Amino acid sequence: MPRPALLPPPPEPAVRLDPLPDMVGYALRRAQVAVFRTFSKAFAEFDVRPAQLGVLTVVGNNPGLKQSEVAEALGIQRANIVPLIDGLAARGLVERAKAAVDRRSHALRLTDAGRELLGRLQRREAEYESQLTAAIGETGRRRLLELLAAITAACDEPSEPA
Amino acid sequence: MPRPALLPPPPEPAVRLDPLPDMVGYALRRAQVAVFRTFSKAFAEFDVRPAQLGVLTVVGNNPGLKQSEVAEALGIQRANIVPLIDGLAARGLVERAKAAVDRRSHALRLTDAGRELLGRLQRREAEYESQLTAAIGETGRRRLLELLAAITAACDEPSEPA
DNA sequence: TATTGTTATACTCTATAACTATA
DNA sequence: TATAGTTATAGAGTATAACAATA
Repeated sequence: MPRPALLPPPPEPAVRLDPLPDMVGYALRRAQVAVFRTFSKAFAEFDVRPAQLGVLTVVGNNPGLKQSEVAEALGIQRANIVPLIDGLAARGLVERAKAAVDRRSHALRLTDAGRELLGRLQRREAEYESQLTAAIGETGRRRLLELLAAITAACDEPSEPA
Repeated sequence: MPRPALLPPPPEPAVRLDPLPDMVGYALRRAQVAVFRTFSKAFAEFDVRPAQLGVLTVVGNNPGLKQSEVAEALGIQRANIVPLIDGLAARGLVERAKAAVDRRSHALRLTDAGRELLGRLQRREAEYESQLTAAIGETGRRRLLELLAAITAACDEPSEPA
């Protein structure tokens, strides 16, 4: 302990991060990691990850959708949604309907168990959002959603400006 | 083409995503994926990923810092920063100083090449941010950074409210 | 020819445990 | 005993290529 006692709390040289905290990409990454961690805690009892909640939500809203349509709606590669749906199907939450007009595709539906779980997830989700609202206010939360949507749309444009 | 001509653009049944677009976690993920993709394009000529820019920035700002200090400042596990610095050192951008007071640790510094590259990266970075500003305005960008920082701080608190 | 689901593969990021050498 | 760097490993997300069945 090279510092004499009685001094105020250690000043901590403080690592200089500039200009990282002023970069949208950096701030987004830090926020996403933090939110995903708390999200995982909030949904730990359900053993459901964010991507799985996304699939359950879209299938619940749009029964009969094809896998590739669900993937596109969520911005996931159609190759990557296969193990995701495998997991949900193995847990009896989602069904790949056998018959279909186009026999290449799978019409997806929630099972009764899937619908029941989705209901509980959405209630928990509402609680989780209100916890975030406690941090930035409902006005701040709405504004954040707007700004994120605008950034996403700008980057996803065919001739993306960024 | 089962649809007669002359009709307005195809209505597209439109997949219902609600309430996903109103969830901060979902909006964050979509925004981060979109921003990282355009970021990668903007920095493609430098072959530098976001995490690498973070390390170069922190080492440039704080020469002599230990690996574990850089990792903590960036929110990276100290085990995961090893290959990151390996890569930067192999390219001659960062040096692990041989000698030190504590011979367990590595004092990190940028090489001349690293400093030169970091300068170019930061100029490109400023351009990139101004492209994002074109999408949401400078006021929107500042507000977005504030909101993201508030969310991050709230989630990272020991007794995180979310 | 094109599309759907699928498999295989690769790379990045994140996380944990355990080792080593120093302290 | 504690810490810094390291190694190994595992899991999730993302991405591309290619194949079989079907259209």
